[in-house]
Amino acid sequence: MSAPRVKRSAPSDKVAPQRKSGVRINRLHKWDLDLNEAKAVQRGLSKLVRLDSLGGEPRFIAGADVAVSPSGSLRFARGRVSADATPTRVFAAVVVWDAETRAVVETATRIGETRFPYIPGLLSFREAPTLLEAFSALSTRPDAAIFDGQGIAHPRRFGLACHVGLWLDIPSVGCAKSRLIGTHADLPQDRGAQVRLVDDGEVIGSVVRTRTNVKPVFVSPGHRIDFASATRLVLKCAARFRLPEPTRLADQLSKRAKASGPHDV
DNA sequence: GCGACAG
DNA sequence: ATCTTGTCGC
Repeated sequence: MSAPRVKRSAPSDKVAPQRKSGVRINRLHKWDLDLNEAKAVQRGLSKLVRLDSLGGEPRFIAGADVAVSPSGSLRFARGRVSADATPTRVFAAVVVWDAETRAVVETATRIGETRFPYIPGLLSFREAPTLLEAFSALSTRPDAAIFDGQGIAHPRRFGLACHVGLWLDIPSVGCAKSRLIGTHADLPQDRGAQVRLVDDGEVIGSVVRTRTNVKPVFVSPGHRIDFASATRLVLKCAARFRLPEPTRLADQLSKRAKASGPHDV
């Protein structure tokens, strides 16, 4: 009857597209799209974003950031994006940080290239591909990830943090250094102060002061996390500097990768 | 038509 | 984002 339980080899902790919390991405859309196709993809995938409350405190936090080589000129032609003639180098870095010991657990960098220009609102189509490759290089699966960009605080409620978070089906948070959309009230100068970021009558994130007398950051849920948890996580990781430790370290790593070796692609 | 506009 | 030196402030 009960056949000896074949001890299922622990599924590699490799970070790869998952299918949890009922979210499923049956077909991975391509990244080489034109302006309207990209927006359509965002509108469609935004419906899969879930602002669940994560169970328990995340311990291993991944920080992700990208450094790019100077991009050429972008141009549009009949609604299509005619990217630079010469692809832009993309140096993606991911740093897994242990919130308990406050130490780096693992890092991964990946060099790629893109012809998709930077267009406000379509950042993920330029950075996500290489970023996903970096995540795939990790041997451990982070409990959550913080991105250097917006989550749902986006025109179509689908910023970089949502895109990558949904793709990897991992709790994700968007922590941008500046505003993309939305309005908010002034906030106190004290660390920890926060006000809601609103767009079209709905709350899309929060403006958070991580350091006294320092410009605030824009926090918004990416996927599988609620507003309160997102803000809490950012404040927890950003106790010393303006940016959360994971993304701050990823920022340094990506820039080092760019400076030390624009080698293989 | 004129601004605004993550990185 | 990237190009860049020194400099004012906590």
